Amino acid sequence: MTEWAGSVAPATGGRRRRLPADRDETRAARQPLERPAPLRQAVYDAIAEMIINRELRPGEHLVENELAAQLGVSRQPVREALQRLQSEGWVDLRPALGAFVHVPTEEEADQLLATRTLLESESARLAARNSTPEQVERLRELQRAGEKALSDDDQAALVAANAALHAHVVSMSGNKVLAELIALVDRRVRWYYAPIARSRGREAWNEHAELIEMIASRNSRRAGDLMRRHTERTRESYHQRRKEAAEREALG
Amino acid sequence: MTEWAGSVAPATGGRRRRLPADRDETRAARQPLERPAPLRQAVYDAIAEMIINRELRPGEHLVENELAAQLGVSRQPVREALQRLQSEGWVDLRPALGAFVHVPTEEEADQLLATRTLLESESARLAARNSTPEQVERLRELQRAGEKALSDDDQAALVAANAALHAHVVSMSGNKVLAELIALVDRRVRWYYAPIARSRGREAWNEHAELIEMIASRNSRRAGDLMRRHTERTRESYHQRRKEAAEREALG
DNA sequence: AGCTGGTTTATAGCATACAGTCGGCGAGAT
DNA sequence: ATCTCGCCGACTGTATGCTATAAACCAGCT
Repeated sequence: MTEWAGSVAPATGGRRRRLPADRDETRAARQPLERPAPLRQAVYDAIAEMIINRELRPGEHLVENELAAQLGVSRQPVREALQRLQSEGWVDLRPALGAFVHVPTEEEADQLLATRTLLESESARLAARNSTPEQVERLRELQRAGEKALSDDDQAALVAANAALHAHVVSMSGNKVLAELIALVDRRVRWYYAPIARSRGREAWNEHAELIEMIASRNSRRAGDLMRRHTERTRESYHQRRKEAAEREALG
Repeated sequence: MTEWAGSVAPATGGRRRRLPADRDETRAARQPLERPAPLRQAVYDAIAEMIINRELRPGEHLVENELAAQLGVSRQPVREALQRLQSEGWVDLRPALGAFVHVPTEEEADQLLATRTLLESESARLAARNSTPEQVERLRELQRAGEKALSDDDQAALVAANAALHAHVVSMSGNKVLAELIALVDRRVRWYYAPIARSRGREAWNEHAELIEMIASRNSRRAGDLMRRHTERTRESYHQRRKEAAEREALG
């Protein structure tokens, strides 16, 4: 290994990318400029999806070579994707053993749901504080989409509308950090929830309607409370269905 | 590229690691068994530390080769560490350009602090619900350590005691998911906060003392409220000091 | 002088190669 | 037969090599 002192500038002699701060801002501010996403991104998405819809089951050992071959890439992008998957709670990386799909526990599910309640109710509270008519109109649109899916008994559309509605409330909160955390938690909640439950249906959408009215009238306190109760009921429903599933299995 | 259909078992023919679930649990349950941490972990820690204490400044371009050489490893572990650093908000990875130290903004700092308030107050509330005398005693110990550091005017010890106290409250909450999120947020808060402020000192520790009493008496509601106010004041102090710093800069 | 195009080169992304480690299996001992 | 020890293969962890790309440079033009 070369023996540079830690602090010595490595004297690459070459040119070095300018810092973003150095950018000449007098030019037309160039937008983020869509660059081709690296392979590892696609790999990440692919693996996450496989985990979510149970093609890869909890506890399963993810062998890098297999994933690489399956996806038609080398091990490198796979390993990088696994890093991200770990820090987002999808897999556990055990030194020298490799990656294992995270095994959900009852305890963790409950804590995720509790945390979700906290985060979502705060986002509703913030959303109500400065809601604009346009934003509220968008919420009502999503509500109508949900109602329609409900009467059509279209589960997929129902789930989509539900996610979109919650996501819009979150974005209305204006707090991006909060939004990030919610995205993280919600995705895992859905993973836990998926195998045992359909969405709560009619009841949930009545609660949505109420919530939207509170947001529209900028009643932040009640909006927050409603969202808390709404997500609490989801949590109860989770435990209920979970218990039923356990009983079915016991009989089974 | 080999042409397996996606779903076909790749028929490695070889043996495959047993799933953790398969383990023979009749034998003495083996503890996690400390394995040597991979290099990437050390690399992650090293880079994170450099970012936190400003050896790597916001916006700076992290060149993989340089980091690898500096740390005496190859590029591979560096790349993997950068993946994790990205998903935890320390660096931004731009396709084909590489890693740049995340540039903190005023807005983000405020949102981080607001989110921290939410999470910490919830953890205090939960901690108070089922506090045991032993846990409370530990809190009092940490409080005494803080008071001592205060009278000794020992900044480092003060910061350490403060972190330890908050961490213990979080662990008392019993919600690991919440704890994870707090760890994530707090670490970034400290990063933003560090360059412009020392801890609030005497005032903060008085608030701690009050909080501990509420936790001891299992008054979850007031414990939560106190923590909220406590972190809110930290937030105000942040903005105050930030403004002062900006003014100094304008003059200087 | 300032813009504009091609050229150069540092550097990220990906693939491949190598080495160390862990777990299972079987041969030999008891 | 059961237990122990060492071998063996699979797999991870790490290093290195190759390629594509994007930014800085520079020459020539306006």
